[in-house]
Amino acid sequence: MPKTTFQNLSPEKRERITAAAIAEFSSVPYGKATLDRIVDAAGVSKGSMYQYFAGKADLYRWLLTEHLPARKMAAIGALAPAPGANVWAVLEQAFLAGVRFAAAEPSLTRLGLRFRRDHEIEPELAAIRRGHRAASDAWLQALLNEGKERGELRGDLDVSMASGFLAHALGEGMLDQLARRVGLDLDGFFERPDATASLADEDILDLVRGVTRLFREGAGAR
Amino acid sequence: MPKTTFQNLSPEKRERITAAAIAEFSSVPYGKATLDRIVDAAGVSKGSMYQYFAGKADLYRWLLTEHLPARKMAAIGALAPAPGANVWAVLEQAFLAGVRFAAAEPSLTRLGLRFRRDHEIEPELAAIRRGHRAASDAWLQALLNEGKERGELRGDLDVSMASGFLAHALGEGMLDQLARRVGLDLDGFFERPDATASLADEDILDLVRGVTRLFREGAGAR
DNA sequence: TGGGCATGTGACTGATGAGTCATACTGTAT
DNA sequence: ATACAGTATGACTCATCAGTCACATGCCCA
Repeated sequence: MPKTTFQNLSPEKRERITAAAIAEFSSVPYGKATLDRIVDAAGVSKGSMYQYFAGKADLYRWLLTEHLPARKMAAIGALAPAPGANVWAVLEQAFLAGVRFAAAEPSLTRLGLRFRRDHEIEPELAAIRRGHRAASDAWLQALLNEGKERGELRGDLDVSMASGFLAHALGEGMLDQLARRVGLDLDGFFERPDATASLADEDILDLVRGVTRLFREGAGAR
Repeated sequence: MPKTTFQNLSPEKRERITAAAIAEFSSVPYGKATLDRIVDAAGVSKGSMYQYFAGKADLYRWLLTEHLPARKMAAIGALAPAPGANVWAVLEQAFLAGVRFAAAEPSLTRLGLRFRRDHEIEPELAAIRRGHRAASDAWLQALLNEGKERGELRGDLDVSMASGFLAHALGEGMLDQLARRVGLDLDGFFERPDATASLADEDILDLVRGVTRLFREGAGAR
């Protein structure tokens, strides 16, 4: 985690460093990201960087466990643990929040996506990822279980399986669809940072409803 | 692609090299894989390797576009373009084939998974991945469209969206589930190569049926 | 003014890994 | 035997990066 030196920096400088780090880590995989480039873009010397962070991994970890969650929270609020509302409404909200965040903060979204996907070794980073997964899985399972009790879901639904697939749908699948609608594949998404910006809000809603319906009613004929 | 020198090698030596390359590329991401280790494990000198392949990328590409498909084909046959059978049966077959292959050839499966996920730059490798995606997408869309015509699927199903999610379900989600059943997460899957071997065939069938049903009937109550 | 602590700096070190090259070996044809 | 092509070899070159360190440059207090 950042040293106190970093906290003492002027907000302006801190922001420059943060932005440079996000730009770097969001545009190349962790293994290819270099401190030299970050330092360069931020207009800070390398030695200084080591006054602020213990190293590359430390900076990355801070971004993922502190900075990104904070900004996400600020942008879309916490995912409340289903305050009793209808499962489908909650799901739609969640999807919607995710897609809107992706449209509003493409760099941060790319950063998070990279983290989800990059199969880097650094065991401690893998542990963080496991934590993220476990958290979102727990949230989903709780939601589905509630829905089952309220009779909104099939009584014999395998919640553990369904939550697994929903997680993928929420994470990867959704963005894939988004990207496709904008006319490029996910690889392209990484290359053209702001393509999502061109998606109108009603299109997003449309997509979200389609996905929710698929999960609710299935694809089979009546 | 491999030079003729490689074809001229004794099958035994060729196999040693191939195995070493698969072991390396399946256990670390492309960027971290080293020729030195491969060469070492295969008991071949580095110079020789450059007689066989143009370089690291060439070797990797050969594995993915020639070797892996050939072995997959040998193991499970081509995915016939739905010879007119029921959509659900075809889907189940496809899922099943995928899971069985994963159980039978864990290294090759890991190799393929890594390729799907690693967000490496090498533009030409990205192009190959795009090709793979396009092919499986085309297959799925054809299948779904047929099913729709035969009235097995909802008439108003958005085939493009559904195929996108199915692709994820077939690829990532399925393996995730598999891994979970065996009691480890996907990161673990990469670390414990043969954990899948402990899955009984009936459990696999069970899982496959569950997934198919979820996609068919949805999760909503009647 | 001077002493001392915090902060900044970038040339340097050391490690790693892709790709090269001069040299050596093997076999086959003359 | 000699010549020549094809193949094998591993020490070496060159680039890249994470992390260090000896030396500035401020900045506060006496």
